Amino acid sequence: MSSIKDVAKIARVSIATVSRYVNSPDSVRAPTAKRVKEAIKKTGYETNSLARNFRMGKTHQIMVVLPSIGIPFYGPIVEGVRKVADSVGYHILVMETAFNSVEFDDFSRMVMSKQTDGIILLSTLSPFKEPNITANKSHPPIVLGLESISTELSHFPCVCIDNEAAARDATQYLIGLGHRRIGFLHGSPNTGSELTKARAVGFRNAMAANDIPVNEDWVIKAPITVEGGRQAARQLSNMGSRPTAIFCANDEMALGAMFEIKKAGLRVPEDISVMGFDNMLYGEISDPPLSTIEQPADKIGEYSMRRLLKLIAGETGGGSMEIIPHRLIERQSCMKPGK
Amino acid sequence: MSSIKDVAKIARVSIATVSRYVNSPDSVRAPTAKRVKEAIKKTGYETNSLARNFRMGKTHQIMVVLPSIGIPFYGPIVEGVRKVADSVGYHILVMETAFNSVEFDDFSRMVMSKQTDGIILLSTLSPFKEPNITANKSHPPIVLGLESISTELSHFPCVCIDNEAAARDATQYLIGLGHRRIGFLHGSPNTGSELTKARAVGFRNAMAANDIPVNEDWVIKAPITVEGGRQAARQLSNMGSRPTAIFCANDEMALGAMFEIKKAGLRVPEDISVMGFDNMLYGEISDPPLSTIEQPADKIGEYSMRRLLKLIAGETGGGSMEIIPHRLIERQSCMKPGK
DNA sequence: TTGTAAGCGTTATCAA
DNA sequence: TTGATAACGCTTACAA
Repeated sequence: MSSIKDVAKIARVSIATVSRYVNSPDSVRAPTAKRVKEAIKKTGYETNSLARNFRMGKTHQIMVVLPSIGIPFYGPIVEGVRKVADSVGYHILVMETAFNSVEFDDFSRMVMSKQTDGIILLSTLSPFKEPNITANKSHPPIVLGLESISTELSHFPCVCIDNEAAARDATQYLIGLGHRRIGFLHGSPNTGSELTKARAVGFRNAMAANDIPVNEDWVIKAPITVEGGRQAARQLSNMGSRPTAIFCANDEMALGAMFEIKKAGLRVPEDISVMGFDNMLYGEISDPPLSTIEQPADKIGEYSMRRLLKLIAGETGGGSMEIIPHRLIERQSCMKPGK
Repeated sequence: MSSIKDVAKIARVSIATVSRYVNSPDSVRAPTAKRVKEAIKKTGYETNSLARNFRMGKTHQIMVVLPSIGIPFYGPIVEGVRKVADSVGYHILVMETAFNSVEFDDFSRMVMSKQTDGIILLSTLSPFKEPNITANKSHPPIVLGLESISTELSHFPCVCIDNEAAARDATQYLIGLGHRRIGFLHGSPNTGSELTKARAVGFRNAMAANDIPVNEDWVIKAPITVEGGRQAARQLSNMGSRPTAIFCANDEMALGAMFEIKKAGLRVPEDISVMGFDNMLYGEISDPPLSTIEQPADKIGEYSMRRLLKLIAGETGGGSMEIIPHRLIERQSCMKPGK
């Protein structure tokens, strides 16, 4: 493995000149440049980015934290992050929390020990150990994508839709269809309760605004996964008194729920309307296609990354929140109640 | 940001001792250790991994290359990789090819420039520029997960199922059900033709073994995505003469195809049986649930990472192939042909 | 425009 | 068991 020294020797210049040629070719005279260029080619020299990173104190890597790779909804978000990252020479380090309550400190340490220049958090860490952050005084550059998570963390910049309003819209849509018996499939405490808390608030607010009491039997906590949706729907199907519509904290739950509802011999939407949240790929081709709330995932990724770059560049500007507009997508999983 | 020097000063030891304490606490005497420990606490010292990586010549990072984050099938694979990686202190850098034909050199360079210690390739890069690899003589540590891609690359270790045999099994299953008119949804040239070439071979071999001619009208090339499956199925639905069963190069295509088949007013499996490949999450809850070939994704991830670690550790052992057993999963998307 | 040389924070070698 | 010190490969004042 040849280093800058080898190139310098062959090109009969100093290592400084090689470095200059590599980083700003225009700052060396043409004939010198030519010699260096040839020497680089000859040696097959490749900048040692370990040394470079060390010297510069930066990795040009950012970390994206998400529950798990392979969740369709995160695809477009990361795509958005990547688009921006690519354009400025940043690489993406993906960390999965695997739905576990990973300590915030573990991630924070990665930045503190210089392994990444910043973090985009697309996943709730619970419990989110706030004390340690303020204790450290200076937090790492960090942006919250998707959710503002908890009010104590409002000093982190955040790029997300207005989850509460979106959930209200979804619920209002069901109410507008004529539903009064509406259930809510909720994130369970350890896997997204924070993440979907705002959505629960929106649900309850919409119900209250229409003077409809919430039947707590129909508010079911389960993991915000396909499996969670299936569990919840099985419970629901077995009840003597069932809702005519359910609003799910996310599309995965909704898809899982639809499957179990149909399996129990009930029809969607004739017997139970199902409303999702997120608009992920598989909701569009489910049977029936899933009505849902669209989060513009790519934009969220893009804006999050831009925001992070500013933080890395040293810009302050605490808990500013960037609200991205959402949209209700009407497909065929919801209809008027009754037959 | 305090460095090893600050700690040394406060603990009244040399920086060497601090380093020793950090890396093997047992090699320093208890009283010294105590002083160092306290000094570390006091200063909030955190090893600068940039410096450490530089000195050691390793990043303790490996790169996983895949088409795109958010493809459900890759979730469990990466999960498997991560499990092993975590256990040895490695981090995962995820690179997306975004279904594009990214140059192999770009990835290779990342290893060459020391940004990652090795690569797990879960995605075809086409065209895969073989010449440059052999030219470099020493390739980076690299393991092919999922597919052996092309024969010229057989010198890379590979962890995968026997795709050809699996595709034969799937086709034989349809034939066993009584089908003779069988179509095949194929990866298109730029998005997985290599990846699924072995599956195509398996399909044709099974047909030939049963003396069933392949109707080339029913062999459709499209991207191995939901959208690709939809395109192909639309073509198929419009044909005067249709197959009674289709075998799809992967589950995503199958799901997309089922959607369009049903949309065209045909029934699955009564009018057309649909067979998938991969066994990803959403096939289990589709309507009807998708019959498919299971690849043990987590194992593939795990074994790939283990293999890579050995390569990084300097073990040679060229193009050895590790075959993981596959399994046919019978659900409800396939039945006897005719009515 | 180019060269000299300092220094980034570690780990590792060698003495003490 | 500990300390002094070289070395890793690069960037960047500063000097020439």
